[in-house]
Amino acid sequence: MALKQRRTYARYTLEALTLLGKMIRLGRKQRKMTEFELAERLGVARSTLQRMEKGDPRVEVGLMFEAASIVGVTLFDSNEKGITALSGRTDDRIAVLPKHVYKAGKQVKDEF
Amino acid sequence: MALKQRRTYARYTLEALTLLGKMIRLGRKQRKMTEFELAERLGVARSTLQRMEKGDPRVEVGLMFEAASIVGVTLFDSNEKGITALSGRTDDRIAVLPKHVYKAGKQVKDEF
DNA sequence: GCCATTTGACTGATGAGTCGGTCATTTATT
DNA sequence: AATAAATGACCGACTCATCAGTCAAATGGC
Repeated sequence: MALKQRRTYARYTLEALTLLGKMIRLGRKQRKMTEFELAERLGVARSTLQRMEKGDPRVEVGLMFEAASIVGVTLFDSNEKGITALSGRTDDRIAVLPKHVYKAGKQVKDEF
Repeated sequence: MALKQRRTYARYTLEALTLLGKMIRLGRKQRKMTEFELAERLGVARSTLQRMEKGDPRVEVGLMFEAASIVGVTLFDSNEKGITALSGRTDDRIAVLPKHVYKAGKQVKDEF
């Protein structure tokens, strides 16, 4: 009973998570920060940071993103203006679509 | 007492999270999935999916990534091979660095 | 316009993540 | 070689996120 996982994740998800964790670790080392320092900076326990760098799927997104940000890992290419702009453009694209997705007639017939 | 947040996040972190949430929402609508459908597919409650699409920092990373993956949002550009390769290269870059980060002498003097 | 469906917003109970700590091991400094 | 520091792994207790459900409001199909 090594670890019971109540939930399953796609392999791609796990790999992406592992990669992000490694990037955080790499960034931390490049900036010559110890686990303790980064953990303190984030306001989390060292054990939590360790799980982040391992790519544990069950940590909070906010922490992962914050850690990445601190050590200089950018997810969306992302100068700070670009991300806001992109967010707005995403809003626009959503606005164009119907507000509700209707699945009533059951005959959607979407091929793919 | 709208919402008590025990933790603070950098604005960039929150914006990145908001963007990711919107991208998931957009992707879901483009695929004509209802909140209920995607939530069921993920194996989470609809309320949790709603928090994800809002960019709530306190949801599990694994869920966010999985949701993004399902609706076709890729974080690391990322064909599945590329991500594994990149992960390996990251390992290499970590391996080159010293195993431990030493802060003993306090005289690091790293300019950048 | 009518009606079924989707979405937004909330809530209490409970299961799980985080904390803070310890101990052993590995690494860098001197 | 000796020593201090950093890392890996693990743990119980407490706190919070998730679940499941409800109700009201908005939307699209007919």
